[in-house]
Amino acid sequence: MAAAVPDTHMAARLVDWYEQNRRELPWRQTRDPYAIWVSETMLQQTRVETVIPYYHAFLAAFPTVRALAAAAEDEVLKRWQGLGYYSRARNLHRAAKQVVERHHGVIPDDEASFGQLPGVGPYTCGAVLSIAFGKPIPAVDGNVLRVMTRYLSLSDPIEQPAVKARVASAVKAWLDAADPNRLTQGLMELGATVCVPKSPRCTACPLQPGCAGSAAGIAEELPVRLPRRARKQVDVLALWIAHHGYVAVEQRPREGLLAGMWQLPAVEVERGPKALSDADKTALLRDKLAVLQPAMAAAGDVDFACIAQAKHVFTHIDWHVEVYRPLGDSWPQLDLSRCVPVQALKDLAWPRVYDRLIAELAQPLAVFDTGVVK
DNA sequence: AATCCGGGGCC
DNA sequence: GGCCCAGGATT
Repeated sequence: MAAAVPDTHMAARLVDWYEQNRRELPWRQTRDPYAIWVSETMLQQTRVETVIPYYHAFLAAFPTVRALAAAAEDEVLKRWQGLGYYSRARNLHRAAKQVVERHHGVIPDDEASFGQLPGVGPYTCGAVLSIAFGKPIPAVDGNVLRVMTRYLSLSDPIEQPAVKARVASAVKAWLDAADPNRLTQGLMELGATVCVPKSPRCTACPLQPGCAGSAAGIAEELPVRLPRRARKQVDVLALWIAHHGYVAVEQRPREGLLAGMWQLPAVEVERGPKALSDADKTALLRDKLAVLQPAMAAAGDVDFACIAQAKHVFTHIDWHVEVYRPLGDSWPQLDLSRCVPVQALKDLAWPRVYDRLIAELAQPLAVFDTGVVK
C-alpha cells in the first residue's frame, strides 16, 4: 500500500513545523545523553510541567552518570520523592552503575547495549538514541501513538502490539528521511500541543494534508483504548507513635508498591464485602504494635484514637488511610532503633500521602507526644 | 495479553 | 469520577 504523500515530504513538513513551534524545554538545551536519558525517564507517564523542577534538582545533585552511580539509593529515591513510579529511580540508579562498570562510564549509543539497561524500554531507547545520538530509532510514546493512529486512521486498540508495530514502522520511514533528533521531538511536540486528545487543532497541523483520520472525520475518536478495570479498595491503618521527640517509622519492602519508600508503621487490608469494625481495627493495630514495640504491647491491652485520615488514589488501588495514636501516657520503653527524631523525618523518602500526613501530625507534635503532654 | 507500578491536572 | 500523561517490568 503506497503512501498518499511521500515520506520525505511529510517528514520535512514536520521538522519545519517543529523548528517554528518548539517550546524551549530544559532538556532541549543540551545534547548530553545522560541529561536526556534522565529527562526521558522522568517523563514516562508524567507531564512536562511536573518534571521540570525535578529535572533541575536531580541533575544538580547527580550531574553525571558517574555521580549517579556513586550515590546511595536512598539519596536517589529522595530526589524522586513525589514524582511517582519509584522503580524508575531504582532502575536508573542500577543502570548508571552498569554504564560505569560495563561501558567505562560512557552511555552506549547502540540499540542493543542501551536498550538492555534496566528501565530502558523501546520508547526510552528510541528517544535517547534519536535525540541525543541522531540515530533513526523510533520512539513511540502516547503522543506518537495518538498522532500516528490518526494519521494512518488505525481503529484497533493501541494496546495491541500490531498497532504499535505499524506505528513504529511508519515513524521509521520518516526517520530515514529527516533529522532524527528533530523528527522525534517534532512528533511528540505535535501530539502535546496540536494533535491533542480532545479538540485537536487539525487546521494548524503540518501533517493535515496526509492525515487519513482527519480526512475521514474520525481524528478525535482516535486512538481507541481498551477499557480499564475498577480499582481495588484497601484500608491502611497506620500508627503515630511519638515519644520525647522521636517518631516510629518503617521502610517498605524492596519490591512492590512504593518499594523502598518510608512510611508510618502500618497494616494494609484489602476491603471485603463488609467494612472493618472498630474491634477489627483495634486487633490489627495491637498485632502491629506487638511486632513493632513489644515493650509497649506487653504493658497491657492498648486502645487507639484516630487522629488523621486521608484517601489516596493510585492507578489501580484506592487507599483509605487512617492514622491511630496509642492511648496512654507512660510507656515502659520505646525501641528507638525503629524511630527517628522528628527533625530527621524530612530526610527520608516518603510517598505523597504519608508526606502530607506527617506534615499535619509533626507540626503540633507536643499534643501527641506521650512523653510531653498528659 | 493483562496486571502492576504514582501522582496530578483537567473535564 | 474518569481520562490522560515523553512507559517498563513481570506474569
